[in-house]
Amino acid sequence: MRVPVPDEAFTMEKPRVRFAPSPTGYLHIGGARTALFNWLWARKTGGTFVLRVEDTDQERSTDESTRVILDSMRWLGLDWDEGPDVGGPHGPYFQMQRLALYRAHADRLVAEGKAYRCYATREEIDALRAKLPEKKRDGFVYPHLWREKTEADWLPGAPYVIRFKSPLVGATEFIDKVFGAIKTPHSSIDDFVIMRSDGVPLYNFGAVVDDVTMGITLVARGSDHIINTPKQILLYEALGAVVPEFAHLPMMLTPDGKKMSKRLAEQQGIDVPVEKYREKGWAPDGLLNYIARFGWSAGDQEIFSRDELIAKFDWAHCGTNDGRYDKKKSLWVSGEHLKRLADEDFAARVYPFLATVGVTIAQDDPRLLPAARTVKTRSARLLDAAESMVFYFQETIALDPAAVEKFLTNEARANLRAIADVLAGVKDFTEAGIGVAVEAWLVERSLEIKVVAQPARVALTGRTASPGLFEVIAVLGRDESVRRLRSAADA
RNA sequence: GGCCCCAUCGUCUAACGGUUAGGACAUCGGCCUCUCACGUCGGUAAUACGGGUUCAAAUCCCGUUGGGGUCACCA
Repeated sequence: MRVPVPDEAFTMEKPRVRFAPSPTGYLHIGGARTALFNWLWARKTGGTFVLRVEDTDQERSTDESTRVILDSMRWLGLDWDEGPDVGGPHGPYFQMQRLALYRAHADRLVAEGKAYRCYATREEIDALRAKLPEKKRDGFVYPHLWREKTEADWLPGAPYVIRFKSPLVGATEFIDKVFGAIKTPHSSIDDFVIMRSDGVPLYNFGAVVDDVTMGITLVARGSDHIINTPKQILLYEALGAVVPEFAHLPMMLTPDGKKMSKRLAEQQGIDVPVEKYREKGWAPDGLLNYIARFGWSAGDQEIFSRDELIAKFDWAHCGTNDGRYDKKKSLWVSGEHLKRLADEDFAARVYPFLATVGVTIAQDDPRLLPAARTVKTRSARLLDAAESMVFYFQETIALDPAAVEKFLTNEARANLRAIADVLAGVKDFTEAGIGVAVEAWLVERSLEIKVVAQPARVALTGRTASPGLFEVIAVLGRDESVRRLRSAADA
């Protein structure tokens, strides 16, 4: 019997969570998931979602990348309460604008004997490592060259890094909100560098100083950061700060179970940059649904609106095992979201994609809504929907040669002319009215719709798969339908 | 290799010591049907292995195996 616990979301202090991408490319689908879980928690609890740009890797960081990532975040609707553009009381929100802060904290740690200057050069350390027998090189750790030195030993003017003086014995344990207790022996934590010789902090230090000064109460991120957590806890303690809560999320892997690098994933037909999903016509809520449901569940429910996600999200139902991206399921989820859209909304969303498949019509073209309606339940993504719609708007449709060969026989062509004549005389030119008239003609000729449907479909759409025949005719209109039928018959 | 983590259908997951191990995607078959979809009905399909603990183990413990993460003056 489960002991009822008060809903944590409503009994705790308002949490402050954050998403801290480094601007070295695009928004990774896995990063989007991390951002989503943080955002959901903030929105559910009335807490604060902070966006911070970790741009300390000057080699790879670009403004363009920052722009792309922010764009993707906005497209997903993951709005931030503090961060770039919106500002906030704990800014700046770009790490490269906070250098003095890291410097001050690092110097303080040195002054307190909790960190130290290390003048050993990289070459010097590499040489030491190279001297080791092959087998021991993997486990090589910094050999404490400068750990016990004092200010008197400093080399004025020479470059140095600042290393953290990690405890030699004991262990650090923390209770992860997803994984539970995780314990790491200090023997596996070396005197890691916290400040580079150029005065720029390294990830573990910059993140901790920022999380402390930004008042972050819960750090949720991918499980690849579990390994960093003990180091960071040591840093919080050295800084005299309150250690936040941690929640790690299992990894999203490729279909064959590998780390989702862009190259590897794309080989398996999986898109990694969020912008690709936008380009292919995912509804943002559909993508959010798929990645939320990945590693998290709420009973048997599969489809969630954004508001349901916010209402139902919790850490207790986050799983612990890494998962593999399932493209077919992701497409199904996407389709389910499109299916639930009102026809007008769906049509408006498809519209921009028509241009990308070469259809230029006005946004208020009267054919748009009825045409969109016919493909709504047949499309996984908006781009797919647009592709299924092109034949409606083409002056001259391209007839699939194989389809012509198979279906446009002489007998079929005669039928097409006859159907064209029937259509020319239909009074009630609606899907139902057209159906009645054509059925009557079929009865009169003792024909089955089976034998005339495919030829007519090819004539009207150019292809062998399309929405229902009478729907298509109704959308095309009398004149265009008759024209296409006769044109195909005479071709 | 060291350290950390993980292990239920092909895939995402439910299960809080007692269930005929449930759902979804995929797959297979039926229905619907002018094609493709949608919809609908049904089937196949899982507790990695070995030891404990317990009246009872997918569930707790140990080990094995397998997988992932991580070992930078990247993040």
